[in-house]
Amino acid sequence: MYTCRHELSSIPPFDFNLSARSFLTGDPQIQKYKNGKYWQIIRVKGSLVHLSVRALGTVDSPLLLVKLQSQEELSASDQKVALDIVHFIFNLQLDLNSFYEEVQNDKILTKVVQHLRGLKTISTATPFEALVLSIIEQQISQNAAHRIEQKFVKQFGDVLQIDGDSYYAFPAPGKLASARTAELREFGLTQRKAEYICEASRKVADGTLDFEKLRSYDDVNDIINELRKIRGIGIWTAQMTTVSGLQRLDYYPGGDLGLRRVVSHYYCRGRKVTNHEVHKIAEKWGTLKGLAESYIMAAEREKVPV
DNA sequence: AGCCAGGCTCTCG
DNA sequence: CGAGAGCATGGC
Repeated sequence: MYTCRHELSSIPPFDFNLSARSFLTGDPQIQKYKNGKYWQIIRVKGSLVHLSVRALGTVDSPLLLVKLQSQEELSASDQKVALDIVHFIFNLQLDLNSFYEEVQNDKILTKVVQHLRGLKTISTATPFEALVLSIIEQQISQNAAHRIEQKFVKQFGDVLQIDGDSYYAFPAPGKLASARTAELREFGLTQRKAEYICEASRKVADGTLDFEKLRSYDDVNDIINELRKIRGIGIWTAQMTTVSGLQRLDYYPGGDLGLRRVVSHYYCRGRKVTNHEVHKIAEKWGTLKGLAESYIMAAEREKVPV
């Protein structure tokens, strides 16, 4: 077992604990934030690495302590790859200040960002992971989805033993591409969702769906439209994948029941709103509407008063 | 108990 | 075409 430690800085402001808190319900063998520490398994050039992160600095002078543990010693370039993944997961290069300035003509969002100053979006380590999770999360409640995801990752993901404990990495595309839909259904997926996941995994495994290509697109709508060509991926799933897998925060929110509920709470005193109304309201959210969406959603979770 | 939950496709009319 | 059934699970 090899261990190494690094320090990483972030563009301020960044509140690590506030940002990582969304993983409260995580499975400790897969991905978890607890008592100021976040951990998960990542893949670095085919080998599994246990990653744990905690905050050392302050919101205005953020510093992360990153610990990497693996079976084989990591070369300097492997360590660099691992740190790049940490950088990506926590969106360390995101400059929130320009976002905060942009939302100033929306009174409600202005109040929300004051409460949640330093909140950054947390991403999956890979876009593939975001895609598969979004499919699983379609329509059902978060709790139901998390239960299915946990059983799913433990069945298909690779395992790494650390100090006698087992940890699971998210399954590789090839693994899911060769799985039978019947195997996926055992974990509570519908027949349809099992098919979507197998088919999409095959496209990723054989290169038909190339996330690196999508990453290079200037217009986020091109990414979303490309994803929507895949069976099982509608507007919601494409947006979820884009925001949490590719960290594109500049799309126009729409089609999300959860967002409608929270917007109705914060903007309309609980009166139900349509997607069209959400669109009208989101016009004042500046260019990073996906980020604004995650702030509004987090406001409910963090109980920011109306 | 039964209905809904951060959808999507397919099938009818 | 547009509306609506069907899906699987957990929580209330």
